[in-house]
Amino acid sequence: MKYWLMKSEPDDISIDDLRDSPNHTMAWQGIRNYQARNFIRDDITHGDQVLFYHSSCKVPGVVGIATVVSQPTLDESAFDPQSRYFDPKSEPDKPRWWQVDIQFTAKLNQIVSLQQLKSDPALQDMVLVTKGARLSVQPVSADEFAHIVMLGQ
DNA sequence: GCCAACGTTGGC
DNA sequence: GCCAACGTTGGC
Repeated sequence: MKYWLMKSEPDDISIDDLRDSPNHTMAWQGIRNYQARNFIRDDITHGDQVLFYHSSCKVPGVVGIATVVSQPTLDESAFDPQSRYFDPKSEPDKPRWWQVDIQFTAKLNQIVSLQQLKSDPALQDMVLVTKGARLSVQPVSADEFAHIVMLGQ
């Protein structure tokens, strides 16, 4: 099993939105970054665990846990001119973008803020706290995952 | 809202 | 294939 961190702007899609979705499940669409796409297409599998991260908000940080509940599939929103995620360069016979379904697992009792993540010696190797850190889908180690869940209790 | 850091595009 | 211009991300 692998572990991931996925970012979302809570004004757009929050952990509560995920929890309140049918079957507590959402198609994670709209990834439009190649590195993140590669993780989704090539590495994520059904059953992987996800740290749900709120970005671009008052207190950015990890707020919950989700589970990957599908294999990677084509992101059809890229083909839909009505969609906000429409990408005219992704054509059905030459698809560019991929998605998975994720299901709400739990909210952390308390947010593990970016500030906390940055200052924790156990988490200095996290992708999130290194370099640009702009990846919206990024790998997390089993130790990092367990540590963050512990901090959120 | 600012802006640094990063990614993408497209002319050459 | 280089790189300048532009767009986006996301913390602050």
